[in-house]
Amino acid sequence: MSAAFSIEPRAPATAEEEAYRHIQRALRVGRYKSGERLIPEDIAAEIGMSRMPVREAFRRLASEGLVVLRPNRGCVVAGLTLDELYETFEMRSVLEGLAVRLAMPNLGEDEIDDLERLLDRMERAGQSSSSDWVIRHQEFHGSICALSQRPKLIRQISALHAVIEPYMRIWFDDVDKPLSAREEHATVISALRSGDARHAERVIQDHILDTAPLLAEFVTPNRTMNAGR
Amino acid sequence: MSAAFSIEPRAPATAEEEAYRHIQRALRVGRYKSGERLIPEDIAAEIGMSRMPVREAFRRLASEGLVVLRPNRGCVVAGLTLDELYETFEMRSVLEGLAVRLAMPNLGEDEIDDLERLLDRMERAGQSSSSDWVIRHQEFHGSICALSQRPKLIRQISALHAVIEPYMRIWFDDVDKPLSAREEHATVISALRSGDARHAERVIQDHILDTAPLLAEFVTPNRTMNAGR
DNA sequence: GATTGGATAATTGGATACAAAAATACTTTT
DNA sequence: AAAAGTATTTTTGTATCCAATTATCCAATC
Repeated sequence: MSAAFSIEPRAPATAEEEAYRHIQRALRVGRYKSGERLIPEDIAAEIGMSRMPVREAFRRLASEGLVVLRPNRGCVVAGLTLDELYETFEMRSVLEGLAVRLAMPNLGEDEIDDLERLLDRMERAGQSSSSDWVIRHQEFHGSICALSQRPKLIRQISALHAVIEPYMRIWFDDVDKPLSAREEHATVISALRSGDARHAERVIQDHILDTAPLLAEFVTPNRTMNAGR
Repeated sequence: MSAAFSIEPRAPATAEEEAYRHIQRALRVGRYKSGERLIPEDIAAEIGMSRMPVREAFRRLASEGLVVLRPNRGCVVAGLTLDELYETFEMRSVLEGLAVRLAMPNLGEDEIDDLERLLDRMERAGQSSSSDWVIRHQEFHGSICALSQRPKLIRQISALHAVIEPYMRIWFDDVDKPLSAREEHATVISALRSGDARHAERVIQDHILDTAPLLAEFVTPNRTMNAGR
């Protein structure tokens, strides 16, 4: 079973890498909340290293839009405005649309069966913990993207997922809706089964764009705290 | 006249920022060539600072795919394989397509006139230096994207342009073709004038995908030196 | 009572110093 | 003479230190 585009499994070779994963994971899980200030010394102490590798990790995270870095003002967890939330979903829609279109030639019966298994896992996970559901949901989308065999595209989509994941978690925590989610994603699978690449592209685009408004209420109304680097 | 998505004009507030711009510019201009090793101490000495801010700049550049950073092995200028070149253009096509579609409502007669002026400037620049043409070409595409008013999207497209810019330069150096280029881009403008957002989206997608094969011959055949971070 | 000014404390940015890893040159051995 | 192992040099990674910038606190003034 493919691991989709989750975090790479091999052990960190450097302290910077360790810091990067530590912070990324914390953001994923929602341990650091939007707008919160990240103090290098604290994080460094947490992992058992000095500030320097943590600082370097900040740069990478800032490039990916997960934190905001202002000169002499430190590092804060990036929050999305409403506009930015929609923008992120617009980008996801075309990029994942592309991924689906390119994945089509590599999509056989076996792959579709795998996706259906993932869908089941997603639903089961949704009954217990919202965290698990979000992870499985990522895995589902990631598995489709992985079939495109486009490393840069996959990486980019993964970065967008990382940005919206905290909001997905809050949304799912609010009320559980594994049933409607299942139907939504089942639609995607049957589009894949049709064999029509352009049609499947449109379907996943619509699926993604439909998701955005659901999360809208969990976002700072607008222009409160911008993330533009 | 809008400055498109060129480098932000304000002075660098930190040494890291200065190093980042210095290296980015050098890569743009082709002063550091693909596969070349970037020695932190040399660059630091060039700008007059220590290795540390340069290292941090490396992280950001690596996130954007401009350099490759391997643990204990230093920093080398990223080169695209043929697959990666096509992949980059595929991503550009959908992202710029999205930008054009979203720009449509903000596109009046004045904006189209501006674009036509940019097209003239591009052609004139093409007669003198290939460097200037590439810059103007960026400006043209950037101006369209800017009208979408989507900061993250614009930034992302800009990053993709930065990756392919060196190849554009080499290609244009090889033989001058400002004439065919003019026709290509004029087609885009008339699509914008049609007012049909989806049609304009398709036209720019096609325009971008048509460009990729032209640059193909200036790229390391394949799998020689990968850039996946 | 609110606001401005200044002193002090906390935090960030950058340079230097040190340790660890990799690359290189040099033997030594077969 | 080729290959392998070893020592030396170079380079990278991290920690510590110092300077510069920003935030906080308190008093003075309006």
